[in-house]
Order: sequence, then C-alpha cells, then structure tokens
Amino acid sequence: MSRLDTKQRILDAAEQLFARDGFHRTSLRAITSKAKVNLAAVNYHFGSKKALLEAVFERRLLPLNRTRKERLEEVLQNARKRGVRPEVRDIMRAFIEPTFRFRESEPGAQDFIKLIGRSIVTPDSTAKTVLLRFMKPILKTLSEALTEALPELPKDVLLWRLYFSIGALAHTMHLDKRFQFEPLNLKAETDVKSLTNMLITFVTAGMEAS
Amino acid sequence: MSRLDTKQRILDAAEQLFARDGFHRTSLRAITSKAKVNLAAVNYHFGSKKALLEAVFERRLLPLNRTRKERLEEVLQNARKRGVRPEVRDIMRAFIEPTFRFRESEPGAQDFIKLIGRSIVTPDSTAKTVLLRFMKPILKTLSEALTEALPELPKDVLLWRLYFSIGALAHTMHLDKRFQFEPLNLKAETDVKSLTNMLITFVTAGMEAS
DNA sequence: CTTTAATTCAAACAAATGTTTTAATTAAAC
DNA sequence: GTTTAATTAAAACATTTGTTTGAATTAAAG
Repeated sequence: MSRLDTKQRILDAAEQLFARDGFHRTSLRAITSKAKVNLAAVNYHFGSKKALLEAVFERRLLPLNRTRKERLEEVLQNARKRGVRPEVRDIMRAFIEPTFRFRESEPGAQDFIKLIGRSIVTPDSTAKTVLLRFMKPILKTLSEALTEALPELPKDVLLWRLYFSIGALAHTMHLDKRFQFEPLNLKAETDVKSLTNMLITFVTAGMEAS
Repeated sequence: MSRLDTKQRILDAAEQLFARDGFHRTSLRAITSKAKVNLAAVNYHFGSKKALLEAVFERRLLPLNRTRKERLEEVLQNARKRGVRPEVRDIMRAFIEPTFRFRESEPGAQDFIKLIGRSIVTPDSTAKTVLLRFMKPILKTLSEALTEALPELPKDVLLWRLYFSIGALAHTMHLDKRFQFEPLNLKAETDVKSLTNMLITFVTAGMEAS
C-alpha cells in the first residue's frame, strides 16, 4: 500500500462521512473502516482528527476558491475595461457557479460541497472555524466586488444581504440525489443549470432590492 | 424538588445546550449537570434523549407556529376582503417577524431559535427530522399563501425561492449577542427591527424576481 | 544484502455516553 | 401516622471514542 494511496483513501472516506454525519459524529473508526486502513494511520499521517478535517478542506477548497477568485477578477476587469460598474448578477454567478460546477465534477466533490454547506451554517463548531479561515479571503474579495457594483448601498446593508445569500447558497448545497426537502416536496432532480440560475436570480434580486 | 421544576430545568438546559453544541454532541450528563438533576431523571421524565429533543421542540414551536399561522391568515383575509392578491412582503413578514419577536422575548427563546436554525440546515440528522415534522404544516400554509401572491410564477420556481428564503432565515438565526460572522465583520448588535426588515426586503425581492 | 526509515498493526489507555437497575427519598393519599 | 406512588440517586452496564504505544512489516537507501 503506497503512502499516497493510504492518505487519499483516508481523505476520501473522511470527506464523505464528515459530509454525511458531521465532524463530531463521525468516528475515526468509521473513516478508517471505510478507507480500509488501520486506525493509527490517521494519527500517523495527519496527527489528529482535527488536522484531518483541515486537510479535507484544504485539498478541495484551495482550488475551488482559486477558481472563484479568477472568475471574480474576470468580471471586475471586464467591467473596468468598459468603464462601467460590474453587474451584481455576474458577481454572484462568479461565486456560485464554480460551486455547482465543482459539485458535478465527481462524487467526492458532491460530498465536499455538502460538507462546506453544512459547516458554514453550524455555529461554534470546529468545522466552521476551520472553514471560515479558508473562506475569509474569498469573501473579502466578493464583498469588495459587490461594493463596486452597488456603491450607493450602505456597507452594512450590503454585508447583511451577502450574509443572507450565503445562507441561501449553503442551504442549497445540502441537496443531492438522495436528499430532498420533504415539507416542500423539493427534490434534487432539478437539473443543476436551472437550479444555479434560480439561485443566482434570487440572490441577485435580494442584493439589488430597493 | 417539584415535578414541574425538574422537567422545566431539564428542558431549559437541553434547549441551551442543543442550540450551542447540537443534539449529538450534547451529552445527557452535560444537560443534567446544568439542570442540577440526576442523570436518570431524563429517562424517567422523557424516556430517551430523542424524546427530550422532541419535547424541547414541542414546547416552543407549537405556540410559535400558531402565531405564524394566525399572522398568515390575517394577511390572506385582509387581501381577500379587498379583492386583491396578498403582498409577498406581508406574507414573508408574517412568517419571519414572529421568529425574531419570539427570539427577543427571553434568553431561552434565543437559544431555541438558534436550535431551529441549526436543525433546519443540518442534513439527515435526528434534530432535523423532528423539526421538519413540526414545520411541515406551516410551510405548506406559507407556500400556499405565496402561490396566491404570485400566481404566474411556476410552482417549482416558487418552492425553490421559498427554500432559498428559508436558508437565509435559518442562517440569520444563528447570530446572537456573542456570535459574529467574522469574515464579513457582521455582529449581532444590529437592532432586531432593522435586521428583520433587511431580511424581509431581501427575501421579498428574491421571491418576486423577474 | 544490511541498515535505516517509513508505515502499518493490534492492543491498550483513559474517558465519555445513553440506558438500565435497584435502593433510597420524597410526596401524595387515606 | 401508615401505605402507596412518584421521584431521585448512585452504580452499573455495554459500548464507543481519540490518542498512544511498542512491535511487526514494508520500503528506501547505501
């Protein structure tokens, strides 16, 4: 068993189980059983359960946020070239679309998106603390882009609206092929393109509300 | 120690700790320690940890949902009397405002609102399952009211927008005097009236987006 | 091939957890 | 006051959990 293989298998299993059951409710024995490795391998390769969580985040979030940042900068540059304000819709799309694209790229990515969504909205938890550390730079970039798009909007109102948007996005990330929001008969069968567009329409309208 | 006192103390402690740490991460020993009762009292009075959770929800959610339902029906009746469609804003206010009003009524209520917010957005967990059972009727009423307000909107789009709104509301429920969303420098010091209005404005615009 | 380093293995450790059990205490009924 | 019912208390049970330990195995280096 190669070193890279063991680590990958642990990361894959952890990603899946953290997403499904949360950080605290996922035991290391469940992860190692799923990964078919020995329990002590977690400590050997990652040091601790928390460090494993950080590794899970880092593996996927750095590239995802890089994509988001590139998309955002593209929107801003295009607007500056044309001497106009960036469009809120383009900004929100730049942030949201890579999320859904990424989710569709492979099964593990779907679990990861679920884990992010879950971690954003869980107060005071280890996962959230770790996640926000990774998210802080991109959220800063996002709020600055929105300030350019909506310069007359009071800063606190803008940030609150962004906060609501993040809540809506995070909530949407929970859905997958197996999960449905039963009270509203919502199923995740909706194709991802129209779901993305619906969400972008919703948050754009909310950001621009007068 | 009277019977009502013990039960209340357990419920109060459970409410607070479930909100802070979640259902699974809160041990019965933590609850009973906080409530200053014996561990076996939980089993004696409630039967199981899960039944305690249900009792926590039931205690607060039934009156809260009753208020919401009354408010919704009032909006609908007023509109029907005037022979017009109900306003989306009025509908969302009828659903959201009692939540914030309730949160401000006492410290325990704030914990409870946090617990709801937390439970709505946690996939596949005991708390969510229990909560949605209580929420199903009011969500049905809400979606019906919105259908009256937005009769031309395709039903699935309406339901998705409602789902996004619930995500935004749930995310907002996490904030309290101690908690802030650090990446955006958001603090819960914003007065509740303007926060309520900001959220209602946001989701109303999102629901009405064209 | 031998030596060193890396990795895996299995057991152990100390602590935590929900539920159950039995005895003791308290409260209510008469 | 006595009897019955309700409630609390403390211990036990069986299981689970993250971390650690030392030995065994495998891989890499020379």
